[in-house]
Amino acid sequence: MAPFASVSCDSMPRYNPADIEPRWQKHWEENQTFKTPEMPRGEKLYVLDMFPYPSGDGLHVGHPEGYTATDIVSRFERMRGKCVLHPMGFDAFGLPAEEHAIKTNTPPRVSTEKNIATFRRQLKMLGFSFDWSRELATTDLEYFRWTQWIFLVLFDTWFDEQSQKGRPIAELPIPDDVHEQGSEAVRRYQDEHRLAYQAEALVNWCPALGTVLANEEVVDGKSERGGHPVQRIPLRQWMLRITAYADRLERDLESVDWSEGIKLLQRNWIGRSTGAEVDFYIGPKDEFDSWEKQRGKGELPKKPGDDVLRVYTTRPDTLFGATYVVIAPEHPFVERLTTTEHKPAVETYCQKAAGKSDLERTELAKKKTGVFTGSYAVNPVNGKDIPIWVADYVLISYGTGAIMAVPAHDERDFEFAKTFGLPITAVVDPGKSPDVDRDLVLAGEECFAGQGVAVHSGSYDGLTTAEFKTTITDDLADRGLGRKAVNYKLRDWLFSRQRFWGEPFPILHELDERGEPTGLLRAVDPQDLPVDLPKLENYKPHGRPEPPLAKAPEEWLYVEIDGRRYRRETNTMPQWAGSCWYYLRFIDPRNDKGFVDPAKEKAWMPVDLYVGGAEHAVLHLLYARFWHKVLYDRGYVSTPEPFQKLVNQGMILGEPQFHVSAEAYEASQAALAEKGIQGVRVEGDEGKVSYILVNKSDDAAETTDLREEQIEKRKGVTYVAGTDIPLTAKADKMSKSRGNVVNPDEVVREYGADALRLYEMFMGPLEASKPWSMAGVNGVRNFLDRAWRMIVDERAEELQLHAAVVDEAPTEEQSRVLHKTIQAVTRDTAGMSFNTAIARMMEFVNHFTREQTRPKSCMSEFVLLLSPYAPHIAEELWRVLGHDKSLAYEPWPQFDEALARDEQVEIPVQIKGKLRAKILVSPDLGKDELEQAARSDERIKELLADQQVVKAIVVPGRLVNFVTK
RNA sequence: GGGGAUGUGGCGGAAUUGGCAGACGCGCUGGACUUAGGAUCCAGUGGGGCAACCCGUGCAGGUUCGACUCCUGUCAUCCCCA
Repeated sequence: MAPFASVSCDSMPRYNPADIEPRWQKHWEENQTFKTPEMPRGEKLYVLDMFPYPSGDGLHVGHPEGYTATDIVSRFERMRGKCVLHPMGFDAFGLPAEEHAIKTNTPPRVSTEKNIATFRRQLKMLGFSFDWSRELATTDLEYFRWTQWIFLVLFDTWFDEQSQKGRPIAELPIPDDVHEQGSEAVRRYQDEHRLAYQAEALVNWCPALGTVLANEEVVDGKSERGGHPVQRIPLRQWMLRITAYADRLERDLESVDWSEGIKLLQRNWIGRSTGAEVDFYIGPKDEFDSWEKQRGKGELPKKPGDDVLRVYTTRPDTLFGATYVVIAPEHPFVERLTTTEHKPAVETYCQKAAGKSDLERTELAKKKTGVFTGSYAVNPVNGKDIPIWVADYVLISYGTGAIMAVPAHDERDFEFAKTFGLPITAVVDPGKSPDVDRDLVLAGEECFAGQGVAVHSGSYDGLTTAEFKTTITDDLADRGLGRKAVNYKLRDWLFSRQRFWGEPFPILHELDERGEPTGLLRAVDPQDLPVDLPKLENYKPHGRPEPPLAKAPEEWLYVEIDGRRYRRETNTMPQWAGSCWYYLRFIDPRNDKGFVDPAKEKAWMPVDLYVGGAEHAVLHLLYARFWHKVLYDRGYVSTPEPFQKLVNQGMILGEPQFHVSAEAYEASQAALAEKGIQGVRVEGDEGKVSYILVNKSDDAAETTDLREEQIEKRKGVTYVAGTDIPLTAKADKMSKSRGNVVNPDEVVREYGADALRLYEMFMGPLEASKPWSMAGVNGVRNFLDRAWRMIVDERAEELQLHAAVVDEAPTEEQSRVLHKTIQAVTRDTAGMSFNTAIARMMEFVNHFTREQTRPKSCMSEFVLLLSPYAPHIAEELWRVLGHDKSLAYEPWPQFDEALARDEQVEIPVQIKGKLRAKILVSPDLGKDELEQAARSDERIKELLADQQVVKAIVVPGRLVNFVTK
């Protein structure tokens, strides 16, 4: 470690973060203080933040919250001797850069790099102890080379159901009949089984904009920009077979240290349900008997034939109540099942359904729509003919895209049946319960979706729902009509985007002599990676539902290998791709032989602490875990799970602002305008409109919140001063429109980085969402000022120690305060209760600023405690205290429990649970002595004089409670 | 509609997990110093009452010697899903 000569020292005895902070940041950088060794020395700790998307707006105050938390943990654990890996990077592919490119016709790389530079500057300004030599961006050629490589691993892997494991495609058993058809058939068979495969999927195509939109760009069936109608059209897409891993993704949640809430969120997203697949016969009527006989001989066929409609149900026990069947508008059988008579209606209906999102279609509150196909299916349990309908509340992507409708016991089916006058047969008796009207249910006039006892179900009558389910599933399986099935809400991951600014797929499409695709695929040789993005003339959409890369120059688009022509895949990967494995690359960021060196991976993985926003609780974490498991199966990583402990930071809301209801605002707009007050319209959920009151200013974009003298309180209600306009104070999410965005640059300029860090940690628990308060920042800044003055003589000309700071041994009391502080700060920091740790340090400063002599040893220990939280001021004070190297690797202070012990403690004495006195006693007084001490207290003696003590509860060191009669 | 989280002074929040409710900070009140760089220092600050005391952790019950903490119901706010 370099001596302090490199740190310039001007004589400025006042606490001046603008001077101290950049100086120490430079020192750390020049001395590579936080550079992590390639391989851990001693016990390792991998502390990771969710890396940011570098938007054009720069850092938001929400970012430093999580980053400060991990920085505190990193600095703390370094001092406790751990070898800490704490990297940072940028998730830089994505839509905004591309939109900027379209608008200005500049390559996205240019704006992306500019944004990254801003983010990097802001992050460095906050003094985080990242190992910046490991910085990466997902858009770096040398990074996405390996993203493409991992895609090829997915492409080269199939999922073996038997062993529940991903295996090389070369090991996929090929059925004989496929073999006989030749090598092309084999290749197609393999392609069907890869974890990365192609399928027709619905995309949001907006003809008016001439582009395909992401789901988040579509609102209510219209484009977010411009409000143009959006159609859902099928397009060839890349899919990742995440459903194959659904079971393991769910099961392995047990092994990680995440909050139950997040685990539940993931479980719900995976949405595992168990039920049954059942075949409903739809073939010619006169062949039913022979069909049934045929089926009875064997198992349920793997793929349903043309003569049956296969449905998935979680309630096979209600099969006797199935009075009709519904198929999704996209179901392949729709056309075949529709009779001539119903054709026009069905066609119109299906077209309309294509314009709706899944959410609109399944919305419970919405009126159910549908059309009859004219065909019937046979209910396998009672042989009855039941009508087949097409309705958009059934989704093609869930289960088999067809359901048996049991209106008596499913809300949606019930509503549908009511609307279209279909029969309702109750088959579950809910029994006596205050919550349901049993008679109405049994009469088919009310829906009951719960469990009960079977009725009208032939020989199954009397079985409970659970018994019935297993019995009938077995019976159906015996008859070859059904089988037990597990279903997931989770669907295969639609992995391609019709965008420019993403990773190109390393895939080539084979062309025939005429230049038409043969449908056969070829992976780019790993030697030839990366496949870089081409240069485009312009980035504007070209008006076809094809990706922008389709208009790349020929030299890029077409490839010839061994005399065969190929066309490159023109879709790009979604933004999630790069964030799926960045934590692995941080371990070995400059490796050009592999995505990570196996020995380093083994040494550093798993991530011990992962901190980020709850908005990524589902998708990012699920996708990353999925990739990780594939890499694990293929032997490229050593742990089944990537993130051992996960903490979600809460959201930082804006300063509370005053809201007024829409009615009140409209009525008083003129009166408010006279006072220079205007309203900012904000729309809450369910369209609830309110207005935020702000002061107008000359610059229309700059408004200020109401000042204290502009409001008044009467009888607990807040009004605009001098009016009867009622106000409510509310803290909202920060947004430009609300004018409540806090800029970290300004906070650092006004209060310093240490104050910002400390404030964000002091606000409240990390996981809670909490409102910003500039007054609060000022409060912690005050604390830093006081800590400074406790050690530094502010009135001297030169930077020197305060006269009270002396080289003396601490008094018994000083020593006790110190050891108590070390104990509490250590415990709270380790437990990530940063707010209470800071409170304890404040108490320390409050105590020692009152002391006439402040032992240097106590001051030094305190500075070490403070250093993870406010590293710049701590380094500066450490130097003032006479130390000559950075405190970053000083051993963390130790406490002595005996020294932290109070000599006397105050014990509350209660009578019948009411506090009546307090007594001062030694903390290790035994039960009997404590009771005696309580009884001999004057006040207690008096109060107990005329009462009979029934029982005395004595908790040593805690309290005494006399129960009297 | 389902799931989850939260509800404590004027405000942000503490409370060793069933043991003195309100640590710490902001704000406010009073005082000291007569001071400009976020002034500093001291004292006070949940409500009521002169007092002894009484009331207080969204609301209503319950368990317990004792409940912010556990149980039942209920209301409100926020988040996620449909």
